[in-house]
Amino acid sequence: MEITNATASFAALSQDTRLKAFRLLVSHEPEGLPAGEVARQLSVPHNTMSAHLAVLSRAGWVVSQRQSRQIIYRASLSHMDSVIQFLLQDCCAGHPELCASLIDSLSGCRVNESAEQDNH
Amino acid sequence: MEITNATASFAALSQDTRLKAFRLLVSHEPEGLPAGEVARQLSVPHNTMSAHLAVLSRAGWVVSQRQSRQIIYRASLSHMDSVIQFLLQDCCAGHPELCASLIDSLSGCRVNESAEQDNH
DNA sequence: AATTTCATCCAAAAATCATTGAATTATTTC
DNA sequence: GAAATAATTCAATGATTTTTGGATGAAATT
Repeated sequence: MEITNATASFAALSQDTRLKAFRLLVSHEPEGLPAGEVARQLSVPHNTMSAHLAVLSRAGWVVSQRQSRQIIYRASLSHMDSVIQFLLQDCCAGHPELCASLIDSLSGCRVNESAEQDNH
Repeated sequence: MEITNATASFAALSQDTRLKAFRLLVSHEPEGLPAGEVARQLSVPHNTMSAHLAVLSRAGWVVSQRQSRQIIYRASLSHMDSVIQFLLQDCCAGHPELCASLIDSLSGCRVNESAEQDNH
């Protein structure tokens, strides 16, 4: 990821409604949500939400796909990966020892046996 | 980390000069750099840089400490950790299996034996 | 083909942010 | 204590972003 994409990515999440929308979409992975549903759940007018989703999309945080009359938005976890990599890269490159504890703390979320149990 | 701090954090890195300044400071951990030196290295007027450093500081990305006439700025790696945790948390909470590959790819930077060798 | 539904695009007003000359504060040196 | 150095604060201007009413587009239904 280049610095221009990075600033655009951070700009996209620097607005309350957009950050909430992205998080909502992350929590609805991998099915996604139609634009109108995102607007409804966040109590934002359709056209306002549409503009925000366009910003998120241009930055790469979300992808969309028309499904009949609706446009389904999904969070792009691979973009999230790229942005985090970008943040870590200088740290890793110069001083991996400084980065180690940081990366260790991220490993807290791991797929473990109990994660298989769903309440259905 | 709360959502208000998160938007402020992303806003802080959403500007070219500030993102460059932060990265410069990361690459100068743990010694840090005086404000004027950051301005000089990025070819930005002192007062402009000062305003940007204030934004980074308010958001938590950097910390400062006066040292005689200079004010030394340092990147806050723990803040970086918090922000990354914030991004990952929804992903981890709901669908750890989706997060797994993402976290694996982040583990690329690890302290290994060859990292000990410095060229001095 | 007219109507309904879901969504985006357009354009203009309001709000926020970036930049920088000049003034100010803090510290050291002579 | 005056001069020099490092940095911040102030204030004003210019630029960008956010918001939303209304128009338009795309697909389904009748």
